[in-house]
Amino acid sequence: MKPAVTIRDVAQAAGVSIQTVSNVMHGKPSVRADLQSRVLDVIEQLGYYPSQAAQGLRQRASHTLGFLVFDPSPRALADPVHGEVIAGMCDVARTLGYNLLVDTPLIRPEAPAEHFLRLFRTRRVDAAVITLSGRVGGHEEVISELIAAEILFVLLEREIVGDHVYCLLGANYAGAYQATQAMLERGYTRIAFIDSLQMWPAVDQRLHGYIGAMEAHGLADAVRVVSSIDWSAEGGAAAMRLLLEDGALPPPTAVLAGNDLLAIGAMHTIRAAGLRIPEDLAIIGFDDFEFTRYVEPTLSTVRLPSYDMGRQAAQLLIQHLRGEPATERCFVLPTELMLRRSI
Amino acid sequence: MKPAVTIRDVAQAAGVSIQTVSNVMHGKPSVRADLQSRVLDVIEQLGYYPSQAAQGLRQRASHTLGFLVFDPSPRALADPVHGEVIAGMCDVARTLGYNLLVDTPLIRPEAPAEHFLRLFRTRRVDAAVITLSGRVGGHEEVISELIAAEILFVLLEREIVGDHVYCLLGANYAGAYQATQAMLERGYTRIAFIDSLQMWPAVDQRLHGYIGAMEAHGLADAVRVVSSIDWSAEGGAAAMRLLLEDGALPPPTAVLAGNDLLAIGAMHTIRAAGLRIPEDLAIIGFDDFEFTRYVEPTLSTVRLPSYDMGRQAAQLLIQHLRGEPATERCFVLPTELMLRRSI
DNA sequence: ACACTTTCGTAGAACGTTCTATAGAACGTT
DNA sequence: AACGTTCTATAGAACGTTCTACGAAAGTGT
Repeated sequence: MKPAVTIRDVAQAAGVSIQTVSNVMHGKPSVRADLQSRVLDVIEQLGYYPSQAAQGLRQRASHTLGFLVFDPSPRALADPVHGEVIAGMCDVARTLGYNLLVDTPLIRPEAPAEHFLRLFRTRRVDAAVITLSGRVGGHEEVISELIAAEILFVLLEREIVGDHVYCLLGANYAGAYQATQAMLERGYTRIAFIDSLQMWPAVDQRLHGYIGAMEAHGLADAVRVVSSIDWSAEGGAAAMRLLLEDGALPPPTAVLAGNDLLAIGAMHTIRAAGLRIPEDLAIIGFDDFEFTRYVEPTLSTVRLPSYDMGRQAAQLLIQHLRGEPATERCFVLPTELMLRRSI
Repeated sequence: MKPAVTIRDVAQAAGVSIQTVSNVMHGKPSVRADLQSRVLDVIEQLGYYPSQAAQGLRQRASHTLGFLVFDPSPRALADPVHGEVIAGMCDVARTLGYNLLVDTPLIRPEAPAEHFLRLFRTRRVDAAVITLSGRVGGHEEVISELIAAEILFVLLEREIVGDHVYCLLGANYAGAYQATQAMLERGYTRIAFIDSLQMWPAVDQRLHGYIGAMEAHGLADAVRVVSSIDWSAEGGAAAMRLLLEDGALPPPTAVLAGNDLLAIGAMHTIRAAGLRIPEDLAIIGFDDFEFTRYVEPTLSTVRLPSYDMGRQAAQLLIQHLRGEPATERCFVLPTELMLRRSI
């Protein structure tokens, strides 16, 4: 790396003061046109780029957003949903002059949010999007630690209130309602829901959306919920077996699964039982994982607006940092029912 | 955000000089034990965190690595392979005291690498992993721009040489060789390869690995390659139709696909033709996309060590930054043949 | 012609850290 | 007692920018 060109070099070469160069860089109007173009020429010619560290030190801002996943497992960041959020944040951040830093924590049980807080305290990030993974507990402590630190952040898929906190939710209730309704409109009435015992607020909403739609159609008695032990395909397969082999009740004719993994597991069970999809048993998943487009039959699912969440989160944070906080603190983003062949 | 605690506050409260606090923070041995513990207590009590900007300014280093995807399309970062690399880099970076910044470029045709170079010039990143996407051209110019800038980076899946450049390659040749051999060992001899017209050096290696294995088994005459128009499942389906409907040659009994998307498309064609997998036609893909585990039958594939690539790349860069450059500049990481049900 | 604002530009301090140079002890050696 | 050597701690400069305060020039209204 060559020695860096500083603002001083530019000022000297252009025969103006340092401050004038700074003003030109920031597009301040108080610079005569001829000086401005002369300075710009010198900047271009010398290849001057302002030092991020010096700017950050002086302005007490790093112009960097964080995307932080509260999940210490090694591949946590590789989750496809996170990828979408990252992409959305990055796009918005770039156009608004911000950068994006991603991290997952090193968790000390007595201070779970410490690692994230350090990023704020050292001013590596000005604000962040934080998402809590289902794979690790201690969420309540983390949230209260973060709020107590008076830090600016967006929490995904969790409804909380706080002075410097926004929350962005997928329309899980409405999405499940819509999916259930789509099944009802096609004449299915014995519709079951596959839930998971691993708690996850967003999926709670899905369950209630399903129940709401059933009740709205006078089918409150037909509500049938079975829980998988976790979020895996195996769990979904086992849950589906429970539904098919229940001696007391006839098997459902349609299933709404809490997410796509549960759905794909259920599909295997359905096929193994010699039933056809969707003729004998229709199924809709949740999350729009990539594989839904490639399985046979293609899996209908409720798509969450992860990319848009990333975009909106970045926008909210940057606007807040610029002194224009939004009036709303909590936003619900619409889901999209992706109708494929499994219904 | 509360007013930040500075090193000065700590020094004053502990009754020592600023430099001594700095030495304690960096674990320098030249501090008496009693002073050290007193300073540490004050740091803990006051909640002191050193300013990243001030450190960066003084040390001329941001202690940040970049993961840069040369692909301006909005969802470029959401690619699952990128997610794995990010996760690997993040894990290593964190344990070595570095942070991870991700970005995709805003491309000006006359200076395609400009956006990335700015990240280095402004010292937002000290070094980066750069990966070129197949969806956009101009790679040669970008690479030469980056090298000319004397920047420290790791390039993924591209073999280049340069003073401050490392390259990390998946063992595409060996992986394809191994996959082909696995088919040959099971008695398949009429093995075809589905390539793509969209150039991609890594896949070129896969093609040659396939050819190499065929030749090594005296089957040079049986080599049969058909090219998809792109990397999509539709392209793979079309290519497979060409193989099945070729009047001059009998259809292959096994297929190695340049990647999993081509493979899944081919699988649809195979099934549509009334053939069974793997009884009538075996198939192996490349890349180990998530969906390979959920399609029917599960798709055997060659897994690239993306996560490990991320880890090793971060390690190489940080060691280089610390003044211990590796002797090798180019590393080939082993692939893993994931045998599932499609063979 | 006068004071009065507006426009344009400058010098110097400040941001919070680490690096350089140096000085006082403490220690063993001559 | 004088002399290097090592250990510990300090003061002050430096990193590259932006902010504050102010001065000079130029445009207004009486």
